[in-house]
Amino acid sequence: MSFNCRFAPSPTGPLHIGGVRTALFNWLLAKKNKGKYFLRIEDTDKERSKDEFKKQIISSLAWLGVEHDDKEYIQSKNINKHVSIAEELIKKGFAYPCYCTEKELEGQKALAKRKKLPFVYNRKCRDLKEKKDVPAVIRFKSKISGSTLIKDLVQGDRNISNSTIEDFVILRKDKSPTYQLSATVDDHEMKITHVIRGDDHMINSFKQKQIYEAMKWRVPNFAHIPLIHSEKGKKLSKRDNASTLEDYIKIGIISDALRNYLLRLGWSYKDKEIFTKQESIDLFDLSGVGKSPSKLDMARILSINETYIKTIDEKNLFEFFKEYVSKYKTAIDQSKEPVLIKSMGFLKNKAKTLEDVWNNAQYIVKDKVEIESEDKKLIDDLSKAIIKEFISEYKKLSSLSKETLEPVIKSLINKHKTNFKGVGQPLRIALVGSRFGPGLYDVILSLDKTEVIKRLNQI
RNA sequence: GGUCCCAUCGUCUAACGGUUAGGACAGGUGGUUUUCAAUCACCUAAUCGGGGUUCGAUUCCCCGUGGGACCGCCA
Repeated sequence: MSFNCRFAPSPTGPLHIGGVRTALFNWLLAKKNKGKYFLRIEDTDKERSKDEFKKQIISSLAWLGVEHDDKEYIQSKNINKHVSIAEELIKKGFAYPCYCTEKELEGQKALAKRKKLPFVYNRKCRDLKEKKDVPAVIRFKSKISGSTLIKDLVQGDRNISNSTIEDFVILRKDKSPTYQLSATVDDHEMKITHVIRGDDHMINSFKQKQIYEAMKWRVPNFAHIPLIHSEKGKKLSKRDNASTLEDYIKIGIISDALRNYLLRLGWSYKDKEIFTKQESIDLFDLSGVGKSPSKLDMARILSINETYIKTIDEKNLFEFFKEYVSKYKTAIDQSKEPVLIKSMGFLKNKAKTLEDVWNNAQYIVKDKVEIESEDKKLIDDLSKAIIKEFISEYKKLSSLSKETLEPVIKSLINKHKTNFKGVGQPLRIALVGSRFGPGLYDVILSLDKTEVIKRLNQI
């Protein structure tokens, strides 16, 4: 059996973190089964679809490493086909023109609401004999009796009474196809075998199943995954902060880490927490997906990101870092690259994000040290004397290493009857511009000798 | 309001009739330390409530309760 999956976002806004996870699950299922994963841009809402969002969606997914097979499908290019299927459905008696005006329907809806009754279109035009020569929408003739069953790969058997499914619109008044029609036709044409989408699409699957059956098409497998909730416990909306991929990228989350986090949100494999890309493909299975929604947890994202930053080798980390910095901070000066690569090993130690690495690296990136006033106060006369003494000893050193520096520091500590802090703090402030920062030996060794002396002399 | 769904530590989840209910994140305490971190050790913390079924229920059934999704000529 072949596996064809797809992710079908509409380009009406920036890619949503929930959508990203849906894409990931589709991709994973396809890859695991040696099938294909397609990306289809559902741009049939002409008003709201924007090219910039389309581009953003594609680049976000690429950033995550969820690469689609083939070129992305653009739904609007297939509109003629969608319309022709609508016409076929009319001919076969599965669809009909509806002349009810929007005003009429709104009135009915308001009435239903007032009476606290469920609103379903009253099928007024369903059996109209004569055709009118006025603009009409085309509605699908939904089953009235019986019930429809969907064997959902995540939710299990789902059964609803057909009477609750209204005669939904498949062609708008302007003859453009709606989502229900377009998605069904495209999924059929693309030979999609497995549709993984958010729980909020459950009803749509019941509607679409009727279209498949009317056309005598093979119905794909459905898997409705629970939605991701905001911290408030509601469906994630664009208004929730940190809900788009971009929000995570710009604070310096690494793609592998976010992919791993999303993978574990709603899915699990025993007690395993960290999955390489390959492991996730090998181990992924729809049976491991839970049914209840999960909340976004920033602390967890940061924690996973931290383990990735610490685990990946320094060369790779630098590549991530460089890319991140050039996009969201200031591009790295070529001349600084070797030092930074060499220093990744300790710059990453205190970092949960690439932004943290960037902050740690400021003393290398910037040529001039600016000392914060809080820290400047900590430099007293004794500190200045210690710095001076350190400079003269430091100058004498023929080779620089932790082993050669340590005795110098130690002797200063002894001489001034102080502790490491007494000597280390003024030196760090002079070199880094802050009493916080990487380990002192790392700092001294990462900077050129002349640079060290220059910075120390400025105190 | 109607239809459908969900329910284990604060959070993500494991245990698919038999475990002292496990792990991870967060939180707490202590050790180490070169600031901030990191790290190590330990600790706190959950089966929503009530009925069944069963020798035995987190697990199966029913009823409550709580939460969610959908109810567009959006997708």
